[in-house]
Formats: sequence, structure tokens, C-alpha cells
Amino acid sequence: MGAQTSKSLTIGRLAGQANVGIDTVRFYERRGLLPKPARTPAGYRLYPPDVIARLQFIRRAKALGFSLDEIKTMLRLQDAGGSKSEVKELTIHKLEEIEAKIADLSRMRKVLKKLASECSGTGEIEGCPIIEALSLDDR
Amino acid sequence: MGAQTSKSLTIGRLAGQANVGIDTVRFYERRGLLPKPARTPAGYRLYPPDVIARLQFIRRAKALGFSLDEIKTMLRLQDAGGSKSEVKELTIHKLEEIEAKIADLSRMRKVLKKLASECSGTGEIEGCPIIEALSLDDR
DNA sequence: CTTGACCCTAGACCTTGGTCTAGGGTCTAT
DNA sequence: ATAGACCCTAGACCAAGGTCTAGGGTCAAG
Repeated sequence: MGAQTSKSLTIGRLAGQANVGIDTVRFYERRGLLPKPARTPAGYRLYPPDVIARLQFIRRAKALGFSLDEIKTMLRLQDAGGSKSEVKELTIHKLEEIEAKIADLSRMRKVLKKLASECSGTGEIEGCPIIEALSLDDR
Repeated sequence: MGAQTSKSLTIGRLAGQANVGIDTVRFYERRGLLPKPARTPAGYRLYPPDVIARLQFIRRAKALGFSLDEIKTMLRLQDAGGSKSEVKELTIHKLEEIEAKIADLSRMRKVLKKLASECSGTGEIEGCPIIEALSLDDR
């Protein structure tokens, strides 16, 4: 077994190199984000080193808010030769999602700030402006 | 049976008035957000009308990002006579959480915007700046 | 007196992204 | 040859916030 074997990684080494859990690697395989690896006669998974980069791709895409399904799509585009427009569309769509979330959270922040500033923070709960605002009948 | 009975609501009417699902009412009861209601001889739940307001309180608090556990705490403070400081502390804490989320999402937005602007969106995937950025070895 | 709308319970199921367990086999070093 | 580290599978379990199902009882109208 020369160079081939010496470059392959067991699942533990792969996980260590990519800084993810062993279970996560197997989970990604089940979810179709990682190809089914070669096996030793004993059934151990053997990974080529470039799978480390694939795991890092997944990590970075997750950090940008992409779901595993979306990442799977991007990896498929890479593997099967997609187009730039497909990747860009995913990116724009995610950007819009993120902006919607920010808008929603900003609305919450505004209200919470106002409530926090209105409440003295001293004394019993009666008349607490925060509670009263939440109790308000808004119809 | 006079005024008492005529004002009580079945679970369906309560849910309708508060614009939540029947299952949601029972779920909130199990989770301790709603007190266990009186029952008819047949076992039907009977709610006093002020439970509508309690459900609206829950809806509004959820819209501000509070979890059911946090809302439960606020309701307990109301029921058992907490202090303004306890309510205010929950509010400030939630505000900080929301701000942390906004910061995280803003970071994502910034990167996604940059990536989207860098990618022409035309042609095959080779050389796509988005894919390349995600593939970059960052160590 | 039957139909349809409503109510009851316990518990399964959903989503997302893993994490953990039980029960076993393998590999490496001593 | 045996300990300890590593690997295998299938499937359960977690958070959060519900939603739905099965199997049954109740109530009002016609």
C-alpha cells in the first residue's frame, strides 16, 4: 500500500484536522454532504485529504447562515459543474433572508429599548410599564 | 347557572378569541403558562375571560423574542408579585441577546454582500468568487 | 335518535443540526 | 495476549414550539 494509503485519513484524524466531531462527519455523510468514503477490509472509513477542505467549506458556509441543505446544493453545483448564476442566486437569497431577520430583530430591539428605558426598575411590579405594555389590548 | 357560567369560555372559544390554536392552549397549560382551568362535569375546560388577555400577553412577549420559559417567569412575577427590577432585568437581558444576534447577522450580511457583488453571475462555476471564498484555507 | 361539531387523553411527529448510547469489532503497543 | 484507543451500526435523544393522530366521550339541532 504505498502513497495512497499513507495519505488516507481515518474518520478520527479527518475530524481532528477539520475540527469537527466524529459523529458530525458521519452525520454529514448520511445527509449527503460528504461522499461515501472508501473502506478498509475491516470496514473503517478512509478519506482522501481533500475532504478536510470540504469540511472547512461546510464550516464557512454555515458561518454565513447557509443551512446544510443549501450547502449540499452548493457542493453539488461544485461537484457536478453548476453555473455562477446558481451560486449567486443562493447567495442573494440568503442575503435577503438575513436582512429580513435583521429587520425583525431591529424592531424587537427598538421596542425593548423603549420598554427598558420606561421602567424605573425599582419597587413592586404593580404599574411596571413593561408588563403593562405586554398586557395592552392592541385591537 | 347565572353570570359565572355565561361568561366562561370553552377551549375552542378561548382559542378563537385569542387567535391561537386549541392545541396551543393545551400546550401552554402543560408548560405552566396557563393555570389549570375549571372543568365541567364532563371534563371540558372552562376559562374565565381574562385568560384571553393572558394569551395575548404571551403572543406579544413572543413577538419581542422572549422564550416560553422567560414568559412563564414574567407571568409568575405578575401572579406572585415580583418586583420591577426582575422584569427589567429580563428585558435588558433579552435586549442584549437580540443585539448580539443582530451583530452576528450583520457580519454575515456584510460578507454575503461582498461575495454577491464580486460574482458576475454568468458562466460556468469555475472561478466563482463565492465558491472560492468558501474554499479558502483560512489557517 | 342520529349527525356533526366540539371536547378529552396520551403520546407520536415535525424541523435543524447534531450528540450520545448500546453493543460490538479492530488495531497498536507492550 | 491483553489493555486501551479507535472504529462500526442502528437508533434514541436534545432544544423549541408547537401540531397531529388515534380512539373515544359530549352536546345541540333537526
